[in-house]
Order: sequence, then C-alpha cells, then structure tokens
Amino acid sequence: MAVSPPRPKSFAMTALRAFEAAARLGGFSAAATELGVTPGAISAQIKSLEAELGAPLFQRTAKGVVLTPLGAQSLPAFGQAFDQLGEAVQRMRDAAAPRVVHIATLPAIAQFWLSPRLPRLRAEMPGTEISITALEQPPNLKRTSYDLCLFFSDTDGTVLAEDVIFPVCAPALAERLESPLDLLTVPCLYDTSWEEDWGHWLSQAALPHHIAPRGPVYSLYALAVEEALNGAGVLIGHEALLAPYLARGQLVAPFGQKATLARALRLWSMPGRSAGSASHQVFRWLTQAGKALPHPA
Amino acid sequence: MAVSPPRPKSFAMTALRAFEAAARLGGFSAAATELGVTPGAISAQIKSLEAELGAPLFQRTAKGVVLTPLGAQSLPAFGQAFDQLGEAVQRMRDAAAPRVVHIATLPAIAQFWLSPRLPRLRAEMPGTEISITALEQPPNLKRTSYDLCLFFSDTDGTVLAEDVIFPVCAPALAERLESPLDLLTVPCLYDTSWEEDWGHWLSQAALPHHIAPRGPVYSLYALAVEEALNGAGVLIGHEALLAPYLARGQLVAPFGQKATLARALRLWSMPGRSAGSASHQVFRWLTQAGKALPHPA
DNA sequence: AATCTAGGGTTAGAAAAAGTGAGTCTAGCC
DNA sequence: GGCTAGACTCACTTTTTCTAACCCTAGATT
Repeated sequence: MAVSPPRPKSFAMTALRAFEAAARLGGFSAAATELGVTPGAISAQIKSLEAELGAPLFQRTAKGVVLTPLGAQSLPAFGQAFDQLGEAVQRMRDAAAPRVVHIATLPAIAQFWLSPRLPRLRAEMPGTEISITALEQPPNLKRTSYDLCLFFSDTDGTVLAEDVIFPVCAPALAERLESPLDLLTVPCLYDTSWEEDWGHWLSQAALPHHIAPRGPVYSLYALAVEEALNGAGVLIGHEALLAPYLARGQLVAPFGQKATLARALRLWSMPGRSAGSASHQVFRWLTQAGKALPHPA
Repeated sequence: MAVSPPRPKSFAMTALRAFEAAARLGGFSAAATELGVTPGAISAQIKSLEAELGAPLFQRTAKGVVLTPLGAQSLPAFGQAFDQLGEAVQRMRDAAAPRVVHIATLPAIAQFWLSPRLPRLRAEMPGTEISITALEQPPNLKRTSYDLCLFFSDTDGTVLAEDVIFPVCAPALAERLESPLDLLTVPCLYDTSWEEDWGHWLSQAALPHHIAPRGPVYSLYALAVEEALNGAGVLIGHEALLAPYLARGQLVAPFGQKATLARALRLWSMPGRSAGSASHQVFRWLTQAGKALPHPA
C-alpha cells in the first residue's frame, strides 16, 4: 500500500519546552533567559504551538502574558514530564561519567571564592574531575546538567558565608578617606549586576542615602577589583570574595561600618542524589572544609 | 558581569527521542520507521548523544545493535518521561479541541471499511469532527496524536471483524474458474503489504502450496481491487473490506474455501480516556453500530 | 500630559540542525 | 559463495530555529 508518510511528527519538542518554561516562569522573556534564546524565539515557538493546537495558550496583554484556562490546565503535566526527562538525563550523565562534577556559579564567585579553594579540593579528591561554568543566573537544576549551584541567594541551599559588604580600596587611597562623606571626592566603582550594593551599605550604615556615589561601572566584578587594587577608586566589597586581599593588606576597609545582606553565599544541589556520589562529596567538602580560607592570614 | 551565555542547551531533545525509540524497539531502522525518518538520521542523533555523554549507549554489531549496560539502565526512565510527555500533549489537544477525533488506520481499511460507515457516523454524532490518517503501521498511541487505531492485529483492542480471506474476482472471470488449480491459468493480484495472504489461504484450504500464484503486485490495495473489478485477475479478498462488492455481486468468490486468520480487524484507543469524550463515543459507535454493514444487502 | 520603561509582537535574513540518498561494510544464512 | 539485513559515511539539501532590529501598548514617572 505504501503511503508516503505525511510527516507524522507528533509534536515539536522545542515548542513544548518553550511553552512549559513560559508558563512556569510567567513570561516570554523569563523563559527566553532560562532557555538561552531571545524572547522572539519563544514567541514564535508558542505561536506555532497554538497554531497547531488551534487554540491560544496565553492571553497577551501589553504588560505581560497570562495563561488561558487551557494553558493553565496543561502546565502541571508538562512540568512533571520535563522534570522527569531532566532527571533521566541527569542520571544517565551520572552513570556515564560518575567522577565528573559540574558546578554552576557566578563569575565573581568562581574567580574569588572557588578558584583559591580548588587546588586543595582537587588534592583531597583525586580522580574526581571538577568542571566550573560561570553563569549570571542560577540555572534550574532539574532542567540543566549541573550538579551543584553556588550563588548568592536568600533561600535555597546551605549557607557557606554571609554576604557582608563594605567599601574597600587600596591602602594609599584609604589615607585620604576619613569619613563616608569623603566618598563624594573619589570614584566609586561598582559592578552592573550588584548596582544596589552601595545603596544597601549606605542604608545599613545609617548614612544619608544621597551620598549615592557614582563612578565607573564594570560589567565584570574582577575588573572592578583590579581597578580598586590599582587605587583607581573605592569599590563596594564582598567580604567572602575579597578576604584574601584584605588579609594580605592589598585592600583595606577605610570605614568601620559593615552591612550584612539578607542573601548569603549558598550552595545547593538537586535533591535525591545518592550520598556517596562525587557531587555529594564535593558538596560536603565545600560546606565544611571549604568555609575556611585556603591560606588563613 | 555579563558573561556571554555559552549555549547552556541542556540536551538535544531529538537525540533523546531517537535513543529512546531505538532502545525500546531494539534497532535503528525500527526507530527510524517510528519517527518517520531514515536510519541514517537516527544513527547520527545517537552518535551525537554518545559524543556529548562520552560513553557508548549501543554496542554495534553487523547484525543490529545491543544496548550497553549504560543504555539499558537509562531506558526505563526515558520511556516513562516520554510517555508522560505524550500523555500531556494528548490531554492538551483534547482540551483544545474536544470534539475532534483522530483515527489512524490502514489505507485499505480507511477506504473500504471506514469510508462507507462515515456518513452514518457523522450523521449520528453531529458536532464531532472525524479526521482520518492512513498509515502503514499502527502508531504508538502514547507518542503520537491519534485518538483511535484501527488495524489488523493479533492482540490489541476490540475485535470488529475477523479477517476472513478468500480469492475474489469479477463474475465474468469466475466462470472460467472451477477449481483452485485453475488459478495457475489467470493472473493473481496481490498487495505488497499482504504478500503472505495467498500462502495463508492455500494452507488453510489444504491446497498444495506450490500453486503459489504469481501476478501483478500493487502497492495500494485499492488499485488491486480496481483491477479485480475490471476482470484483470483474481485477488485475495478480505471479507470485512469487500463485503459491499460481494453483496452487490460486483465481485464473487469462485471457490468455497475461506480462511480465517489469527489477526482480526481491531480498534483500540489509549487507555484512560474519559468515558464521555468524543473519542470514546466514536469508539463505542464503531464497536457496536459500526459492525453492521452500512447498507445490508 | 509627555516621557519612560517593561514586556510582547513582527519581520527578513542568517545560522544551525536535521535529514536524505547513494554507496560501503560486515556477519550470518541459504 | 553470493545474498541480505542492518548500520555507517559523507556530501548535499531542506527545514527549523534563532537573531537583530524594528514597532506597539499600558502603567509608572515627572
């Protein structure tokens, strides 16, 4: 009989993923970020899905999207299905390469907190390969292939260090600073993704908010630190990240006031990993030995 | 900090689907058939998956593939995940278009069994839209978007009719046929996908197998029927499909012997549909009223 | 009210992925 | 010893997906 198959493609996976992400996160932009594409791509995928389905899944408003009853009713099943798929992938990866641990973290944390501790970690866990990926946002562990997440967060995971912030600068520059009001006379460096830090510190130090220091912006914390070391200005420093510099005296805190933020440096993994797995071992090491400085001053 | 995202694509869906299908069906060719692509495509997908994973999932032999322990251990989780995904899609489709019923069936069944019954079905179920897709093989209902499957099968589903086969031909030609041995003197038509039918009938009619009629091959049963109606030869007929022609005398059975095959015309749906759904209603109609001929002779 | 901003939508064109098709290879089978 | 089934390779084509740069709308801001 041989009828040429009219492409019985059951359904476009990509479109389903886009729908699930958009529905779960409540917006196309958020979904685009999670999936690492542009919002336009999400929009197109969902449009094609709706066309195939013959019914809308989202109600578009100028200020975001809202799930239609159809969409809302479909979401949970897709969430579960993709969770299960992600878990299956994780398990497969784990079985294929049981001694490899993938850590996702902020670039700044990778460079200033993780990197100094890695030699000891590697020495104490020979045979385990540690791979580090720098990301701006904590990935969804259920959906991506990372074993551990190390980020500043309010809620998730185990606290490795509080986020204590205060201005820091090169010792030479510190001599010119007596009171926080002197901040108006020097450049105040800050990082784009931590723009609020100056505000937080001023608030907690009970200082007039209008000091609102302005200065060079850096898109990478490491660059800002480099500039601060060069004496180019005052940086809002995170104690957990800059402790070695402070211990060695390369950076100093010109003022006494320190602010502790609600968020903290936290480490988390996908629940349900076997206790003996390499990722679990790394988790334990980081939460215990990792808290200490690699080279106490 | 802004690190350009290094494509955090968690995993290629297509590759996972290919793996699951190949593992479940035990071969790349079978998987290719199910997914409607060529074996080469499956091979490439699985190769990329193995590369990403750093470990082989199949052990290739010249005579097919065998799952490695890693592959075998991963399969069940993927099977479940894809089942769940397929189910979610089904439910979504159902919610979006509750009055549409998709039936998958053989081209021959569609034309000779279903088509004559459709007018009455449509009349008795106004508001329900019936869509029919002709396929060579019964699709996996969990993975594709059909509501009902209507095929010849040994096991699945509810029997609508036995598969009774026997030679048929135009009345004029029948006059020249007295015994099955006369079959050697006329063209014997058959359909590629039912090549064994002549053999089955000869066996069950206790006739020497060597009569083994050879004749024109058709890739579509409808063409063979057309030719038989024109008196071009003897066709091995399926009673369930050709009943109207036999009733009207357009085709006759020149010999008495009939063979009943193990397989039967069966209808099945994905378990777990709500009893009131349109697909369930169609199922009931076909298994009850549908058994009767549309126009009893 | 005018402007700003966040979130979506649209489009053409570019890039990447997936698939095809023809030809090879190997091991078991008649 | 040829035949066949199943898998592989590689150059090429087709399809899908993505991006980039635009516009549009409604609430918030000034």
